[in-house]
Amino acid sequence: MTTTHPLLAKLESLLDLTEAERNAIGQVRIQPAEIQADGTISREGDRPSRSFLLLEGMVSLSKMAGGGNRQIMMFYIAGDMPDLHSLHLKFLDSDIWAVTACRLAYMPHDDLRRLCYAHPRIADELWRTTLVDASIYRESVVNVAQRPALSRMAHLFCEMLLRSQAAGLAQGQTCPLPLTQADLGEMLGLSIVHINRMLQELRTRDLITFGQGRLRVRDWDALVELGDFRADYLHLRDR
Amino acid sequence: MTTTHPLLAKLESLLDLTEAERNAIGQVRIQPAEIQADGTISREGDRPSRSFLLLEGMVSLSKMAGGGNRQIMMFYIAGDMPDLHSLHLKFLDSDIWAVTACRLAYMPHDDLRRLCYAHPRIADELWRTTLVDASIYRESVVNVAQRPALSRMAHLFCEMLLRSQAAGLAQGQTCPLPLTQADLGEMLGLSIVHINRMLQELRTRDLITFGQGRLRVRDWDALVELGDFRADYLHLRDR
DNA sequence: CGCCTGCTTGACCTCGCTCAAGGCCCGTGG
DNA sequence: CCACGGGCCTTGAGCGAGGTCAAGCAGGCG
Repeated sequence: MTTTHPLLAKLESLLDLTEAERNAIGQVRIQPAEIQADGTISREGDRPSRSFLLLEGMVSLSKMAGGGNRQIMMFYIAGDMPDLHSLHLKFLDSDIWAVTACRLAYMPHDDLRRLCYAHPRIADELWRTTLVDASIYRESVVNVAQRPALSRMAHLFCEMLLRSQAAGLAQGQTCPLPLTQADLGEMLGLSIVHINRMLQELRTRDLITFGQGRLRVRDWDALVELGDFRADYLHLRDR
Repeated sequence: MTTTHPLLAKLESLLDLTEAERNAIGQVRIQPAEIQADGTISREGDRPSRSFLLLEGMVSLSKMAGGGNRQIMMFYIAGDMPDLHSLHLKFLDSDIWAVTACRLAYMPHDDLRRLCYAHPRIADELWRTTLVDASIYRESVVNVAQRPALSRMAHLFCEMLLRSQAAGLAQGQTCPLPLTQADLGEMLGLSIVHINRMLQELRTRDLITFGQGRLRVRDWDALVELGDFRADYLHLRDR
């Protein structure tokens, strides 16, 4: 890895930065951290004074529902900032934990705020990433409320592949997806048993292979069709 | 009604504004609009150049799913800015329409951006409202994915009452809720038939009355319990 | 070797859906 | 004035997607 400031690397991929902006980003202090698989990063009710950029690994954002069931709202991948919203919300309303071993780069809220105040284009870009997250949540509501299990799963796989590709983490139609069937169940609101059967269905239809921490999409068009997937909500082509 | 600038009224309720901030807000141009009940405000794919503050009425944000079913993601009430996210997302990923007759105050994106650049505290506050929306979407995922129909409905009613109270639209435990059973079904991902039966159940348990465009909560504690409702995700007490 | 985590399979059950019909209220036209 | 139509709400009957329970299997690790 290079020694580049991680936030600089991220923003540079989104924006043409001026020299002044680059310098200001360089001023943001970085506190590196490593978390092992299954480790807690923060909890509902926490009042963080910093946010982190995920450098490596997979992180998930979830809540406990009444019955003791966990609902996962999002899987975050390298390059994402899963708790950026804590910059303006005083406490967290969700749990954040490491699905796999992770490397994080924490950045103090004070520094981020200073950066935003001095460089509105950067503020807008960070704001925008939280808006894309919101859009993904909206689509999740549709996914879980409207689509049958098989379609729901297909939709998730489409999304994860596309986001991985956009983040430069995929190789062709293959991307890291280090999830257990239980994880998928908690994301999709389905029982493990049913996840298992739906996965088999996707496999026998020859749409995907999934296992050993990887997803390979064998028939993208069919998966898109089955998952009722339209990528616009990811706002990848916006700029 | 006074002749106060509507955005000023909104922000003043959230922030102690300086004179300079007040003046800057006053510079934001307002284009009033009236929409009749059931009217379309904007559509998925639109590229708005302005956002609006809802002055009166109820607006909903929804998407069409594959099967031709509509999924409503949020009901917005007076004081909300349902398409504020279009300030930074080039096109809309959802439909926005008027549930009831509405009065809107449109504000050009250019003006809003200028305001945000000059007054970062206001930018933060607007950013924050979009983050609260995102938090509500997250809770919606939990609601739809995890809770049984009756509980889901109870949760929605808790949320609508609390948000109405916070917006000053409620009288005691009563608030406007001008929804048909079909609307509720599209919000909760349930069939009309089932909505009807669940409503009856809530009524016979004496938890609520609902009809003529109003919701009255007769037993708040029981409704909260049934709906597995914890209000923290609304971030009302944050400040 | 034995345990634990994750995957798989079968049997049964239930929540919520669909289909179908009927009732109520209100606005419109004859 | 009444007839008709269209929203919206209500009720009953049957069905199916997905849940629960229970058991067994495979592989990695102490």
